[in-house]
Amino acid sequence: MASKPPVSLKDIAEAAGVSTITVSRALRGLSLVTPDTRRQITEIAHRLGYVPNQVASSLRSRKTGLIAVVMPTVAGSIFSDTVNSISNELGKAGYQIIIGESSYDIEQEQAVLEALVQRRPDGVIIAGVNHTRTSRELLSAMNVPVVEIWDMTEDPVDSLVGFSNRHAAYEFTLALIDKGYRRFAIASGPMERLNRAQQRAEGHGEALKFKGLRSFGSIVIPHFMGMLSSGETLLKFVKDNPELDCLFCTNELIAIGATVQCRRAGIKIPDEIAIVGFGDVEAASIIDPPLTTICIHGAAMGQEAARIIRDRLAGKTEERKILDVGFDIAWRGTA
Amino acid sequence: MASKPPVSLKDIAEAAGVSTITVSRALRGLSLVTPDTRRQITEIAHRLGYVPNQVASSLRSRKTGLIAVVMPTVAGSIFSDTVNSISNELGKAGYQIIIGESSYDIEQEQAVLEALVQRRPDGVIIAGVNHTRTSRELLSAMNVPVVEIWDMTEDPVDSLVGFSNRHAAYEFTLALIDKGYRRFAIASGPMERLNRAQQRAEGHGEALKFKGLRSFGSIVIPHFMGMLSSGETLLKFVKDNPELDCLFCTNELIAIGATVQCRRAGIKIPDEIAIVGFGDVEAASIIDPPLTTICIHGAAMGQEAARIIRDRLAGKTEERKILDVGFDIAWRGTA
DNA sequence: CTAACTATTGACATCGATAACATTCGTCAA
DNA sequence: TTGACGAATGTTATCGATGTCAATAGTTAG
Repeated sequence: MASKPPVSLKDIAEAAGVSTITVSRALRGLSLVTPDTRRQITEIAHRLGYVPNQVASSLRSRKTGLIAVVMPTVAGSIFSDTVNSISNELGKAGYQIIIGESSYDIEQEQAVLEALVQRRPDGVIIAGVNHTRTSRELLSAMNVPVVEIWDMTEDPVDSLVGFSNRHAAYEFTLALIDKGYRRFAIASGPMERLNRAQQRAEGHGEALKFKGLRSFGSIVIPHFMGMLSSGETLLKFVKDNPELDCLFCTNELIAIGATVQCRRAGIKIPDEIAIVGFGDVEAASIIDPPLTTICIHGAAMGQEAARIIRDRLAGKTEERKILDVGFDIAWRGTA
Repeated sequence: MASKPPVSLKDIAEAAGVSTITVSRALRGLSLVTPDTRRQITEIAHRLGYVPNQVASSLRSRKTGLIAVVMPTVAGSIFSDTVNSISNELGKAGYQIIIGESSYDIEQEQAVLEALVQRRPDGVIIAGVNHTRTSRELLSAMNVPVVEIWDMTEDPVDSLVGFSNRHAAYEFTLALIDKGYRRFAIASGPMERLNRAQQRAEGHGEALKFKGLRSFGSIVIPHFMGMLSSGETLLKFVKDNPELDCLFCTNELIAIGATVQCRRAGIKIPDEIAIVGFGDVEAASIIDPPLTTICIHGAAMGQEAARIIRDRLAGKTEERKILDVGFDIAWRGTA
């Protein structure tokens, strides 16, 4: 464990007989150095095994090359498309992402944000538009581009790339009514989870009301313990409420769980009961029957958000934007 | 966009009439300051909206609080358990992870590593034991704890938490033969993908040989384009080779795809053909029939790796370790 | 009463890079 | 010939914190 002292610009400068700033310029490719000098410096740097210290660079230049990404969770499949496309899009431009998990809780989100901010990210992408007052202040005070995603509002902190959860649920419900379904119950994941599930429920309710229908019940999975486990709860609910003809799930994973468990219990889907989800994760299309659901453009949101950040940091655009990526209905086998 | 200058320790020091170092100590909770002084400093810091600059702190203290995590991909479900458990376990100790994707390629891995190293992470967790020479040198030269995971070898760079892919495939194959299967074909994802798939194939082959059986064919999905798409290719393969009684997939996702597509095509599983996977992602248990597969302890590996890093950084242990987390066979519906 | 000690606080250097400004030198137009 | 100019390089200050060692004040023992 000899642990030789790390090589710095200074060491290279001494070896090359030039000043540190020349080395810095040479290695950054700043076209301010003679090709010959650069070649020599590069060679020495390589020989000494030089590894640039981005920490020092960040401190001085006030650019960390980090983008903070705050999502409710990255554990499941729901947000992973978004995170991946952010990472890919920003990676192209040389940025690294640092992820924080808000666990569907704005207090937790604030805590995460407070930790991330200390690393002085060059930009922030954050899920949702509902934050604590302190979080909003923090985001504004950072003086870096901020993009909220996965939701819609009139007054974002800065830019916004999302869709209206309420509107999607509303339209989806109307379409289901058009298809002939009348006796809906609504199933949700933990309701305290920000207010996206809440908005979906409201959109659903408004559509029912608009069509003069009443709800035939609702059930909440208070603690999400996996798809199959939630599915068992929902199977019981479905059995207990035989009058239902459609289970409207505001959460994709519980919809998948419900479908799998109902099918295993021998319930015919969609003849005995239709089940629909919200989100379209990959697993939705491999179950039997494949899930009819709202297709959220998670990857597109990530990509657009990343682009906005990238362009803002490159000085290309300075305007804040609001972008609605909409949604699609994926009609498959469960409704 | 007024962009006030950021608040630093100095500003607080001036406002409180003390030196910056005292502020630093107070805010770090170093028990070297009078409770009264601390209270006052904390109050002022809060009032000024002070946000500690971890970049500066990292530079001076040579501790970034970052752990680099290098995985083949984080896009799918395969490695996400591992990454999540790493993140959770390290999060408890106040560390943040920065992720790099090697895309199943050791040259790419090296490139990613070279980028990550510049951020001076306090530790590295990296999938696989096969790296370029330069990567290995880089890892050693960093003088931070390194844990390789998801594989097994005699001479890790530093510590290792994994399992033997070869051995798992070997044992699994033997167990399948015990169950009565005799006419195997092997299906793999892209083979250039490091050598884990290769090792699995070898373990499978050795078991066949040991039992005096021959292979009835093999197929490679050269470019993975999703579960269902791979499944179509495998369905065709299965139809073309009606003598097979078991399709041994070295990749979980293609096993799922094959199962789904075969079932949709009306092929009886496992009666007409058995299909097995390798990895046990969550989707494996929701398909019909649920997939019989090797259960890899991805979360356990992540957690153990994170613990090793954490303990090493806390000075608790200094020994390098090799830990084999083994594997389980999950007998479900497809074999 | 003084030495010895502990508890607090401070001064200064430093981590490794880069921004800002300065300098040198050769070239070329006036 | 001179001065303006641009290319290449250098000098110095600085980013914002913390490690190290020094200093001050208050307390206790002898």
